[in-house]
Amino acid sequence: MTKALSGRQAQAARNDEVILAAARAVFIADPGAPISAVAERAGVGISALYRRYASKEELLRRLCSDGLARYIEESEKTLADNREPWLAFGAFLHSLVDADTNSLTQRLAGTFTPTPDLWRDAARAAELNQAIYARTKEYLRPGIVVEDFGVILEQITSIKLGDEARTNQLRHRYLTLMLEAMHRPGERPGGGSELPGPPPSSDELTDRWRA
Amino acid sequence: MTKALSGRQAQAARNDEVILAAARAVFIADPGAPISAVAERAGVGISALYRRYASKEELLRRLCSDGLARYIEESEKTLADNREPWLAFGAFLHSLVDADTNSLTQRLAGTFTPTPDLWRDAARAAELNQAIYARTKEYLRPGIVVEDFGVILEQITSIKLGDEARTNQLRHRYLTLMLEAMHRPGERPGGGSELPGPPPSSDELTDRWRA
DNA sequence: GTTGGAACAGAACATTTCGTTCCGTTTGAG
DNA sequence: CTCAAACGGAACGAAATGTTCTGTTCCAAC
Repeated sequence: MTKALSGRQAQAARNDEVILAAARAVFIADPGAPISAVAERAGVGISALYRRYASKEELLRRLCSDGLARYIEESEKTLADNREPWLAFGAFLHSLVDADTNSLTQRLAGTFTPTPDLWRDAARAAELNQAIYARTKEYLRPGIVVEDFGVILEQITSIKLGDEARTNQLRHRYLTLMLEAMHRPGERPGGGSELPGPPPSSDELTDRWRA
Repeated sequence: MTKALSGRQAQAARNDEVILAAARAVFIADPGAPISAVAERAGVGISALYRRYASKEELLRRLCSDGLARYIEESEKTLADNREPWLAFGAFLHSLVDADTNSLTQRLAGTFTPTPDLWRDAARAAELNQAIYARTKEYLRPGIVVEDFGVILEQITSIKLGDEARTNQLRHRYLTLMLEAMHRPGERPGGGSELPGPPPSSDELTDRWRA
């Protein structure tokens, strides 16, 4: 289909990626989708899936792991970004919306049992997140905590309207709004009222990986 | 159990409300929940459900209808609110978060076929929504359209963390943030950057009632 | 006290969904 | 030509779930 890497092994190599891409698309659209939907979308039979992954769980773990890796990658890229911190922070969140890492990590959590590797990656991600928070803190509105990031991203990525492109567009729209709300207000008088209730805690967030 | 309205008919009358309350709680927590979960939560048998509703769909329609009614009620209350429009608007959205009307209307849509009555109520709700928008427009940040309300509420109510009380608390937290972002910025220099992409349209929203 | 029927609990049933296995076929390398 | 990797998709079995059905309870009218 794509190129002339002749041979059955070439097709297999191509299928590796085709299947992963299909799985990403399908499970992002519907985390509870059946595995047959992945095969259909990839244009392969079911056995092509089971040749690569021993079970549905294993496929989901792979997707989650890839998502986490992507998240970590974007985080490191952000920490290496020498532009103004607030600008870099905004670009960071927008890139996470584009990559839709939340749908691959948080939303898939609970549908499978995490491996130690996953826990390690998650810890690493939290670490980087904290570093970004520390660097951005002085620009953030007082009262915003690092745990807010995840919850806000989750809200944003809960939006689903129209096709994929339109959904993405709208997510950026509301992220833009949210980013302004997260920014430390200037000396304007009315801005920055007290946020009600305690902020989300780290424990509350990680608890969902067990449910 | 509760009071001394003796007789089997009294129990039946009480069950009417118990069942509805249970159904609300169950389907808000999980729109795809089995009907047996409702019976369990209500502490009744399954036949107590089927005595009142001919099918699961009918129960869902009832919940949706009640949710819409509640939405309309809050809208009218808001239009009759003589306080400063922005204050009334904020109270409006907060009350909708408390009532969780979105989970009963939007999120249940698509799981059943709407009746003409439902369409009428939905049209009425949209009308009132428009009236509230008109009254609040001058306080809103330019670029915000009436269709934003629904999408924003949907984001907010997508939050689910901890028990019901905690979830509600966090929803109000992020609604507070969002409300500030929706407010027309003062004369501050940096505020109010352009929102990317076209806003959600009315058609996009109603299309989901058919899917 | 008797009894008819409304109301109910929950087992039983039929259907659907879905993960997984299995069998027969294709295909390309040696 | 041959063999096995790779594959397509039907088949299978388990689980979930909407609905129906059976037997039981309990109030109210006579």
